[in-house]
Amino acid sequence: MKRKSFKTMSCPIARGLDRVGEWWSILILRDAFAGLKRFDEFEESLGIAPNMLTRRLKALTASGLLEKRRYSLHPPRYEYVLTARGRDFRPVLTTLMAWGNKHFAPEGKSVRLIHVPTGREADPILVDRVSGLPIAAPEFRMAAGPAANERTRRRYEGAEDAR
Amino acid sequence: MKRKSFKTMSCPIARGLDRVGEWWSILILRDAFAGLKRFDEFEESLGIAPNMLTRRLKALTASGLLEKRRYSLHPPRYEYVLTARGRDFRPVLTTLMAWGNKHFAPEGKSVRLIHVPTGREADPILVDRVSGLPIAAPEFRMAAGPAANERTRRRYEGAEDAR
DNA sequence: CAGTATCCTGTCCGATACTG
DNA sequence: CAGTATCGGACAGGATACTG
Repeated sequence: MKRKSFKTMSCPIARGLDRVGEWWSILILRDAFAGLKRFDEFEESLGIAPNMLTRRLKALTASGLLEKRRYSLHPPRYEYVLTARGRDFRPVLTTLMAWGNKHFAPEGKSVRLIHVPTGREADPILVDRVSGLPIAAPEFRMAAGPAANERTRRRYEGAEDAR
Repeated sequence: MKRKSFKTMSCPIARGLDRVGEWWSILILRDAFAGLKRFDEFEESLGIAPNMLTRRLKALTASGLLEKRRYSLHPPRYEYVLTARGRDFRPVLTTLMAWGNKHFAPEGKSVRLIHVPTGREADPILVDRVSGLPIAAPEFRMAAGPAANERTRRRYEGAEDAR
C-alpha cells in the first residue's frame, strides 16, 4: 500500500486498519464468523477471484486473524478458522453491520443480529464494562494514552471533542 | 475500486465498507471525532497529500458522512463537520480502537477511551439495548433478514456460527 | 477440491508545483 | 488558507488458464 509504516503509527485504529484495511479482508472475516471455512466456500460466497482470495487469506493468516489447519490427510485438505485475535474482531463487524443497516438499507435489512434463544432481533449498543454506562459523547471521549507519540498527543489535546 | 457494484451488494457490512473502505477515510473520521474541522488540520494530523485529502473529503461528503460548511465569508473559509450519519459511525471506531489496543499495542496504549466526569478509562462492550445482555456468540448471531438476496441467505443458513 | 501462474487494468496514494 | 493540477509508482483486484 505504500502508506506510513507500521512503526510510525502510534494509533490503534491505524494499526488495526493495517491488518484489515483491504476491502476483501473484512468480508472474509464476516464469512468466517458465518461459519465458512473452506477455500471454495469463501470463493463462492464472495464471488472473489481465486488469486485474490489466496492473497487475502495469506495476509490474514500472517496477521494472526486466521489459522490454516489441515483437516484431512489424504487428500490433503485445509480450512481457515478464526483465532482468538480474529474472534475479537467480531464487535467491529457487529457495529459496522448496525451502521450499514441504519443508513444504507433503503429496502430493509438484509442481515440482522438475532438473539438465538428467543429468536428476537437485537439492537447492539456500547456500554462501559465496569460502570454499565452507555458510551456516548461527550461523557466518553478518546484521549492520548501513555504510549502516544507527539502527533497523536496533539490530535487529542487541543480541540474539544466533536459531539 | 472496480468491485461488485453497490446494487448487487445486499450485505450491510459491504455497503458500509463501500463508504469508508479506503484507508484514509476512517482515519479522517477519527480526526473529525477528535474535533478537527479544517483542511489544514486534517492535512497536518494525517500527513496526507493534499490531493488525496481533497478526494477523500469529497467522497465522504458525497456519502453524507461529512458536511462542508462555510464558516467565513471573506475570506471564504470552509470546515468539514460530521453529519448524523457520520456521528453514528463512532461505535465502529470505538470497537476498532479497542481491538487495536488489545492486539497491536506492544508498548502500551496510545489512545484510550475516557469517562470524562471521573477521568477513568472505559472498557467498551456490546450489549443488547432492550435485554441488556452482552452480545456474544453463540447466544447472538447474524442471520439473513427480509431484504437478503440469494447469496446472503445461503451464507447464513447452512453453516453453524463460528464461536 | 484447493489452490498457483500470468497478464492486465484501475486507482489509491505520494510528491511536487502552483493558485485565488 | 484551502485547495487544484500533473506525474508516476505500487498494488489491489479481475479474468483466465492450468495443476496435484
